[in-house]
Amino acid sequence: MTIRVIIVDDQAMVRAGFAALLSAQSDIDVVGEAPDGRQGIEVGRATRPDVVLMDVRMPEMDGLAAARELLDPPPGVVHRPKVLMLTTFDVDDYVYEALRAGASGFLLKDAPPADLISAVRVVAAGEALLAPSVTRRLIADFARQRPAPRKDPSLRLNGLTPRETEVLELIARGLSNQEIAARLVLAEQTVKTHIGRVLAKLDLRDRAQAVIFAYESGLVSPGA
Amino acid sequence: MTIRVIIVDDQAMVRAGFAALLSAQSDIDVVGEAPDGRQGIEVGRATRPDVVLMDVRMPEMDGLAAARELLDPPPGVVHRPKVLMLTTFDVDDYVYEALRAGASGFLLKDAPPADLISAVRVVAAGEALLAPSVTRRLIADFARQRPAPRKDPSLRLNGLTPRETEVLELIARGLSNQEIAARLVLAEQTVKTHIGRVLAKLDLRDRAQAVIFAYESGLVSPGA
DNA sequence: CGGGGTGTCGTACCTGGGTATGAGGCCCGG
DNA sequence: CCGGGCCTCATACCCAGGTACGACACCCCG
Repeated sequence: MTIRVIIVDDQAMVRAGFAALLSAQSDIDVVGEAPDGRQGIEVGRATRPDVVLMDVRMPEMDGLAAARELLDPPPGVVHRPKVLMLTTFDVDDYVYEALRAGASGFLLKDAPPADLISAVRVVAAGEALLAPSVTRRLIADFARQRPAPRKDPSLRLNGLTPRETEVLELIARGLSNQEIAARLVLAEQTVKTHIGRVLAKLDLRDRAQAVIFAYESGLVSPGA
Repeated sequence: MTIRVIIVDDQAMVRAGFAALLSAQSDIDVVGEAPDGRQGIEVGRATRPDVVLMDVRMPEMDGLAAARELLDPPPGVVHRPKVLMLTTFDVDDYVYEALRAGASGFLLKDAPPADLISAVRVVAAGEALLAPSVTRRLIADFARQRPAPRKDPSLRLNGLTPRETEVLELIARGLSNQEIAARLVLAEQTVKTHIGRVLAKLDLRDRAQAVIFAYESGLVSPGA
């Protein structure tokens, strides 16, 4: 199975270069090109590539918007290519936007040609790949935001019994004591007892603070 | 400047293989080896390498603990090598632990030899590099946790007046009505009025649900 | 100028939620 | 078999928080 690729970049020379480079590979076919995001989407819909090489900065419609459109297509469109973002300059803030949108990778154009080729293969295989500098930033970001599942709360979470944890989670879902009791088939007073212990153990004042704790400790997460 | 590397792995053959591979590079010197984490730390302190290749699973002291020790040394030890984690099997949960601890990379041992070599160079340069499957997971994780500031609630948030939003945020920080009143220099009753309106507008029952809304809408975020 | 939105506060009421104390049953490990 | 942790529930008390109704002062816009 050859890998079907399209190249979206506003510079014709860049497109030609990449196309030549990739076409030379026996397992890669360049099946289309486009000079801006809008046309990139059209070509993407028409040729149904496995991988889209997408420049970030482009006239008409930037790579980010185009990537979003391809990765989260309107109803009726079933094709969902992998998107590999490319940028000339060092990592701009678009990186995070692109990754959020579901891009499979992010490379600098000054990377060795071999990297681009292997990146296409990696992405086509469903894996992901980033430029080293991007990787570093992502890791740093990752480590910064979760310096060990909150040493503070999370460790203290271990002090909770299973039942208490269960109750805490329901609190964090917005249930009243009555509803929790019903859900767990308990007397309301029992729920109160559990909550009392949770608040005491975690040094919290009320259920509102308990909700905060649940989110901060990762017991529950936004969007879950 | 040659890159000084040590190899920590419990399998002698693996060490020998990597050493041979890396030593063949003119810009890389293998200056030490160790069969377990404990000795790895000793060798690391003694030889002061630029990069430590560290197997994850090892007897005596696993790679994770050893990496942590090297990356966050006790007072008095100034040397801080880069750590590149290696694992035989597919990505275990240790990945996140390693990245949190400050590792610069994570590779599978079945990666092409060229990858290992370039990885060492990348890491030595202060950048980072991950196995594609790890990258994919990290990106997925990243995208999952910040799927672009919530559209739904966020829109409803627009129905709130500035003051109401302000009060909501303080609720989400765990403050009591009294504390909010003090903070905003208001009568407690005024705070209650605002809260009442917030709850009505957002169709919430109590401040606990308000906290949930604040997190889900992105008004406040974990770790912020 | 008149009205609507916002912000402020008062009085009054009621209940859900948190606290205190005690107690019975279950199960595990020493 | 006994002690301790966990889960369960009851009775009783108190108050922060939420609701209802009304009021006054701005400010801006039609």
